[in-house]
Amino acid sequence: MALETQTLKPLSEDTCKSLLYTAGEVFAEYGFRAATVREICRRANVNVASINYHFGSKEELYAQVLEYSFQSAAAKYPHDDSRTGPPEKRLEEFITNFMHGCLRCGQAAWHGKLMAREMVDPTGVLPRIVERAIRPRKKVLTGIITEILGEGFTDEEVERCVFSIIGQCVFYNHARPVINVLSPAVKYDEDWISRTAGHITDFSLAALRVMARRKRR
Amino acid sequence: MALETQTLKPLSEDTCKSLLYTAGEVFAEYGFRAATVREICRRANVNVASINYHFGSKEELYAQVLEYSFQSAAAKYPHDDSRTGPPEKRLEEFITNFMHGCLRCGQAAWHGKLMAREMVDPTGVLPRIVERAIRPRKKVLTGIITEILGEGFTDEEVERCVFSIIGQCVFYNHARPVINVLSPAVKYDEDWISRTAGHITDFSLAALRVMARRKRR
Amino acid sequence: MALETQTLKPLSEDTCKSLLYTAGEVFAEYGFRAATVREICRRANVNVASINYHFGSKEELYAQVLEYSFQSAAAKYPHDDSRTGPPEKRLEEFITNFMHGCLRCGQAAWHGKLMAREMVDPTGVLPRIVERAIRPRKKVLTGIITEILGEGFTDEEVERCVFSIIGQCVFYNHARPVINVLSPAVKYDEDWISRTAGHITDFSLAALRVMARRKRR
Amino acid sequence: MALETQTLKPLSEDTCKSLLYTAGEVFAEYGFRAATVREICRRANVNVASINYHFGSKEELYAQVLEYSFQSAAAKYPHDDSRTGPPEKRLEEFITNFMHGCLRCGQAAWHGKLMAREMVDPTGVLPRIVERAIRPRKKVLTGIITEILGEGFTDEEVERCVFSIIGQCVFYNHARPVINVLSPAVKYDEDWISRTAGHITDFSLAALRVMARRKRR
DNA sequence: TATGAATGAGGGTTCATTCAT
DNA sequence: CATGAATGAACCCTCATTCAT
Repeated sequence: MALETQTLKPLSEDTCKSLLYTAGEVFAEYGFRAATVREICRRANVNVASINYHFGSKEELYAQVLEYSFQSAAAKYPHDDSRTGPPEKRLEEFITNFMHGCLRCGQAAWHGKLMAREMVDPTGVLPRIVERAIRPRKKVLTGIITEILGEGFTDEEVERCVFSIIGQCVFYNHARPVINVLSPAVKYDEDWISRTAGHITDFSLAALRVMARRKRR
Repeated sequence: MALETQTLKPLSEDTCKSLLYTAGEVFAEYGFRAATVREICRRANVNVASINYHFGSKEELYAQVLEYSFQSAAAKYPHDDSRTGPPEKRLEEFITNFMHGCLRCGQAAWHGKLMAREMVDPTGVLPRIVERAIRPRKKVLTGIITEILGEGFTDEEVERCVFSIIGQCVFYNHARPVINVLSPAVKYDEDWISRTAGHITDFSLAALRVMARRKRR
Repeated sequence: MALETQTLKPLSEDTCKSLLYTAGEVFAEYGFRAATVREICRRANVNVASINYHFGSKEELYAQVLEYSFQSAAAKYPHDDSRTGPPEKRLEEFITNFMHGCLRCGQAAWHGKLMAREMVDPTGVLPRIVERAIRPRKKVLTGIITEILGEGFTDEEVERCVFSIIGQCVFYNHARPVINVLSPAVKYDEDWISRTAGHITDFSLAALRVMARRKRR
Repeated sequence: MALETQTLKPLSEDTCKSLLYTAGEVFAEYGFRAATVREICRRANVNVASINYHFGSKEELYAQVLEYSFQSAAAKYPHDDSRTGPPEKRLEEFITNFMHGCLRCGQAAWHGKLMAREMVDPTGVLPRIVERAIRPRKKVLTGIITEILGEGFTDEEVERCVFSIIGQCVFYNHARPVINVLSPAVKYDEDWISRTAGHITDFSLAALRVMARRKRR
C-alpha cells in the first residue's frame, strides 16, 4: 500500500512534467489569461498550490511550457539544411512537415495552438522562440526557395515568397476557428493535412517557377 | 434629420462613440478577457457603469466594436461584387483593399489586431462576424478566382486557392509581432503595404494561371 | 396631435396614481428590495427619474403604497361594529369578508401580498397600519367571539381564540407559495375562497361552542 | 471516525459551522436578497471569498442554512409517525413540538424567521424544503387527524383541518411583528409557548371531535 | 415640469497566491 | 515536501439617485 501510494502520488519530477504537459493543454485550449491554475491542477491531479510551489507563479509556468513546447517540436521535426535532392522535393517535404507539426492532432496537439496564441498575443518569451525555433526554419526555407528561383532576386523579394508560403500554411492554424464556422466540413485529419500540404506545394511551386522564368528572360 | 439626432442625444452619442473607440484600442491591446471595463472607462473619462448603461454588457460592447471596426474598414476599402472588368484587375484591387483594411495604421489601427485575436481566440461573437463580414468577402473572392481559373475545378479546389490568397494576406497581420523580431526593417507603412499587396497579387495570379492552363489541357 | 400627446403623457396627478398602483403590483410581486424603480417606471410608462421626482425616494414611494393599499382595503371592506344579528352569522360574514379581502384576485390582488410581506419583514410603516387597519378589525372580531363564548373568559383566552381564527385565515395568504407546492390543485378562485371560509367558520364555531359549553358547566 | 474527521479538516469545519450559523442570523434579519455576503463574512470574521469557497454561492449557503435549520429543529423536537398511543395525545405533542420548533428562542432563534420569510418570499430553495421537511410533517399530522376524524371525510376536508391547525401555529410566527405591536405583553418564552400550544390543541380537538360526531350521525 | 444620460457605491463572484499544518 | 483552507484584490454588473437640459 505504501508503495502504491508512492506510485499514485508521483515524485516531484513527475509532478513537474505532469504539470508542464497538462498546462500546455489548458493554455492552448483557453489561452494564458482564461486558463486557471485550478483547472490545470485538477487535470493534473495535483494540489492547487503545486504550481506556485514548483514554478513560482502561473507566468513562469507558462514560460516553461512554451520552452518545453518548442524544444519538443524541434526534436520531432528537425530542420537540417544538409538534405540533398531537388529543391522542389525538399519544398514539398518542408511544407508537409510544417503543416503536420502545426496542425497535428492527438498527443501534443497544443503546440500549434500555443504558437498561434503567442504570435497574436506575445509575451516576453516570443523573441527567444523566434531565434531558437523560427529563424532557423526560415533560413532553411529561404535556401530552398533561392534554389528554385535562381539568381537575380533581392533578399526582400525572396522573403516575400517565404512569407507567402508560410502564410498559406499557418493560415489553417491561425484561422482554425473561423474555418470551422466558414466550412464545417473541413476535418483537419491526417489525410486532409496531407492533401492541403499538396495544394500549397503545387500553388507555390507554380508561382515560383513563373517568377523564375520571368526573371530569366 | 442629422441635426435632430444631434439635438436629441448629443452627449449620449459622444459617449457611445468615445467608448466604442476607446474600447477598440483596449480590446486590441489586451484582448477581450484581459481588457477590463475599468480601464476602458478610465481612458474614455466616463463612469465605470457607462458601459453597461450604453451597451448592456462588456460582451455586447465588444461585439459592437468588432461590428464598427468592420463597417469602418469596409467603408474605407469597399469590395463589392458588382464591379466589372478583368478578374485579374479585380483580384489586385481585392488584395490591396484587404491588406490596407487589415494593416492600416493611424485611426482605427486596432482593426487588424482585433481580427487576429478573434480568429485565434474566438469569443461568442465570431459566428456573427463570420456571417456579416467574412463570408460575403469570401464569396466575392471566390467569384473572382472562379473567373480566373475557368471551368473544371471543384468547390474544394477553389476554396483552397481562396485560402492560399487570404492566408498570404492575413499572415502579415497575424504574425506581425514575429515579423517585427524576424525582420525589424519591415515598417508596415502605406507604401510597404501596397508593394506587398502587389507581390501577393503577382504570386497568386501566376499560380492561378498555371492551374488554369493545366486544367485546360 | 398635441392633444393626443397630452392624453398619452398624463398629468402629474395621473402619473402619481399610476406610479402608486404600479408600484403596489411590483412591490407585491418582488418585495421592497427586489423590486427596482426601473421596473416600476417601465410598467407605468414613465421616466425612471419620476419616482424620485414625485416621491423623493423609493422608500417613500413604498410607504405611500402601503398607506394607499390599506385605505383602499378599508374602504372596500368596512368593519363597523354596528351590525346586528346573531354572532354566528356575523362571524361567518367576518371570515368571508376577511378572506376575500386578503386573497381576492384580479384588480388590487397585491394588497394581501403586501400585507404578508410587511408582517414578516416590517418597515417603519407597520405600527401605523396596525393601529389604523388591524386593531379595529381585531376589536370587531373580539366582540363577536365574546358574544359567542359568553362570560367567564379572560382577555387572554379570548385573544387566543381571535388569533386562532385569524391564523386560519391568513395562513392561506402567508403560506401561498408553500401551498402551491404542497397542493398544486388549490386554485384560489372566488368559489374556493368561499368554501374555505365556510370550513374555517364551521371549524371555529364548533370549537368556540364547545369552549362555551364547558365553561358554563 | 469522528476523530479522523476532526483531524482531517478542523479549521474548515469550524469555518463552515461558523458561516452557517452567522448566515442564519443575517438571513433571518435581512432576508436572502438584502443580506450580503460581506456582512455575513464580517460577522463571522472570515474572508469575503470564504462563502464561495466553502459553499459555492450565496444561494447554496442559504439552502444549507435552511437545511441545517430544519435538521436542528427536527432533532430537538422530533415528530415521527411510529409513535403509538391515542391520537389526541399525539396531536398535542405534534402541536407543542411544532410551536417550540418555530418559535424557540436562544440558540437558532432564527429558524422561525427564516421559515416565515421563505414562505412569504420564496426562493428557489422552497421546493426542496417542502419535499424534505414540510411534506413529511404534513403527512404525520394528516395521519393523526384522520384517526381522530374517523371515516367518511374526503382528502380535501382533512387537508382543510390540517391547514386550520398549522395556520393557528404559524400565525404566531408569521405575524410576530404585528403581535408585538398589538399585544406587547406577549413574551414568546417557553412557558407562553407551552400554554399557547395547549390552547391550539384544545381549540382544534374540540372542532375535530364535533366534526367527527356530526359525520357519524 | 419632466427627462434620460450619467453617476458611484455596493452587489456576488473569481482567482492567483499564501501559509499553517 | 506537500497540502488545502484561507486570503484580498479585482472582476463585471446592478441600482437608486442625481443633474444638466
